[in-house]
Amino acid sequence: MDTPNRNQITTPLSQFEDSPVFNYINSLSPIKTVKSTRISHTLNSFSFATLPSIFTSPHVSSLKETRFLRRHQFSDPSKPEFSSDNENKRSAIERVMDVAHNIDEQQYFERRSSIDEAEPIYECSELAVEVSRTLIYDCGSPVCSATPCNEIESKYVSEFAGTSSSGLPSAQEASETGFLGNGVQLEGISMTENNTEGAGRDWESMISGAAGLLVFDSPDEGEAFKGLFRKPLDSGTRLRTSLMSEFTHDESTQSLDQVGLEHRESENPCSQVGEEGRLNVMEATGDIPASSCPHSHVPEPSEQIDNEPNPNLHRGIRRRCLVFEIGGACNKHLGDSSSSCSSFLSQSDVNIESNVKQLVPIKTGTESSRRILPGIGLHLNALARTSKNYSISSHEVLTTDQEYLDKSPAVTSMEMRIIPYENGGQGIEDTSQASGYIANEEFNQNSPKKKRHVQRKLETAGESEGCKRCNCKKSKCLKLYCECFAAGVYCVEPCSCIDCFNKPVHEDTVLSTRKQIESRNPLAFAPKVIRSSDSVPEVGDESSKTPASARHKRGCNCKKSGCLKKYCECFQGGVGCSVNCRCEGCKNAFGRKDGSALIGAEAELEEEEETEIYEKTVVNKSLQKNVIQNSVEQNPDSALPATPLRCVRESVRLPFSSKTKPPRSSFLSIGSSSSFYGSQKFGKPNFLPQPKFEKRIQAVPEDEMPELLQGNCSPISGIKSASPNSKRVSPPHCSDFGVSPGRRSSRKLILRSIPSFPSLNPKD
DNA sequence: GAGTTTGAAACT
DNA sequence: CAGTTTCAAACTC
Repeated sequence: MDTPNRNQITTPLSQFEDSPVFNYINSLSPIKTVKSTRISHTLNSFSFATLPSIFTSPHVSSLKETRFLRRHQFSDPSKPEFSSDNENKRSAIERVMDVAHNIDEQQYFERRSSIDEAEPIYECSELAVEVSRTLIYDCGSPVCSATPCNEIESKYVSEFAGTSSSGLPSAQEASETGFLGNGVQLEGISMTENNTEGAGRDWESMISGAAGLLVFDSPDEGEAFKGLFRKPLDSGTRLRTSLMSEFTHDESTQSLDQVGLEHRESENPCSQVGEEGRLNVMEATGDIPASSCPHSHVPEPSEQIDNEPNPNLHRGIRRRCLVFEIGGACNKHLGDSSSSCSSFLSQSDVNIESNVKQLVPIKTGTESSRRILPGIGLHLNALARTSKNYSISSHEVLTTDQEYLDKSPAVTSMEMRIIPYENGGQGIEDTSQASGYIANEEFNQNSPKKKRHVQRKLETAGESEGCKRCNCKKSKCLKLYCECFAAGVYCVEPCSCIDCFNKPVHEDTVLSTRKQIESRNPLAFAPKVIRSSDSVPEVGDESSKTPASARHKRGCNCKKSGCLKKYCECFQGGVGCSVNCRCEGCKNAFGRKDGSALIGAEAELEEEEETEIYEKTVVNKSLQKNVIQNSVEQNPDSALPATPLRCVRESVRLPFSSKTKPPRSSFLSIGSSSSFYGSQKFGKPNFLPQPKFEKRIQAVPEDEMPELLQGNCSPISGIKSASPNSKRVSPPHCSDFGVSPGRRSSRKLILRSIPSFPSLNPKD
């Protein structure tokens, strides 16, 4: 099972450090142990390095990260001691890691496999979580991660508190390790602290210090990281991916199996719950990584095994999803009673048992989502997922026990939809999350009323934010008619579709169909609204008014709606009509195709008129109360709406009525969308319809890029920029984008992103 | 909630 | 590529 190295690593670090052998090793190892500092660097570099990968393909990155995460978690179980001597452990770990550097990746992998056997369960889920978290936290957006996370953590922690000692070694380890960067670590830490002190504080501090967050607990981890990172950096995404896939595959399978066993073994449901909770927290936080699969834990194992063409990629996601759901459920349950949690846990553990349903769908969903949507689709998925996650999370919370069980499948799907990165996203998401959490808390506390209330919140926030729901009857949700499919996400329970094939179970079908459509139109799944870099005027700049700043990729063809209703994609996307539009009688409030931008008094007059019309039509419905002006503000970041990591800033809610499905665009608004609108001051921000999230993705202007990177989000921000969305934005073939002169800049952006653009092939 | 309108997507 | 059909969202009642 354990390789010699492994064993060493496993041994308590504290002892290790002191041991002469350890010292000797240190002296021998070419790499000098640098403690915390070095580690932090590693992490940073890691994150940065990962960024590109992320851009390339979300999957890959996630996988890598996942792997990473797993690693440290693994170490945990074997080392209860760590908790006591965190610092010592770290140092020891670091040392070990240094030593580990020497080890080849292959070795690492081998170990990994062996370790995996020994290691239990959490890896996948945790990894996924970590990844997502990492992204989120990295983002640095305090907002997103901090608050929600804290709350969530606290909840989870509280839940865990009782069980954590036995059940969640990994979590403890993580906490001990001090893996701030990763969601897992954070969770673990928070949890741990909570148990003892109060998780929230550390969490915050950690977040603030995000840079140094990543610390590997176990030597193995370090190795793992090294291996992972090295390869990616050196070889490139592909290599990573392949490696990842391999690893994940093997490991995942093992881990899954183990997980199931462990869960069963562990009588403490809580322990699982704790982990799940973590995941949930992450998701809720907005980390979510993508895939948050609802039931990640239990189902995954079986699912992965079954599905598995690419277990790796989805693994993390799946688990997340699973975890998330579970966690959510657990949370509720916990709130209600410990027993409930246990039930959840049992479910998750057993996956197989009652959850089989969930598992299957989830698993597929997760994987499929990733696989299927590796390219553009993924971005959408991510976005959708994110939003969905939130919504889902809220759902879960709301749903609570019974509902949860019933919904579990749905939840799963939803989670699957959601992508972790999105969290990063922004205000909206955050909001949703926050709401979700709140809801959860309320829930936990109790009354059905609260639940309802929460649900409403969730619906409002979650749906509006991101969840898509379709109502397809004949397309089987395998055509672009289907919003879910078009968005690159699986259909979820809330969908009212009939004969839906857009589910994880039909992953192959979905992928093949997707490829088919993409072969026909490479940009089919790309955002429909493109924002040209030049257009990115500063906020307040009048140029922003010019509709040209953001345009619909292909333009609309409206004849009767006057481009004043959501029938019009341009209007729906919150952009003005452009030359590309073939609309008749265009009155698009965001900009008419002819002059597009209304200028001067005339423009004002027209705007007023339009505004009135708009208000009559849309505004009334949507409840002007949610004015979105703020949302409109464009931040360069907004340009990256799609980027998952992006910190959620201001969640802006578009005026759309709550009834109306929340356009996925909500995400956009979250992240980047704001930039859109903001740049274009249509003077009627209130009107702005929520653009469909996906549609909004734009190329990020070069200028903006720096900000992104710098942005609150430090490394993460960068990642965000790499977000799937951006990828989507950059289609392999930019021909479409090049249409208007104004788009040059966008084109540049696209080109940039292109490299990262994930290949359609999921396995890539 | 059912029915209508609308325009994108798909098909020919 | 244009015209037609299909489809599901958006909208209305």
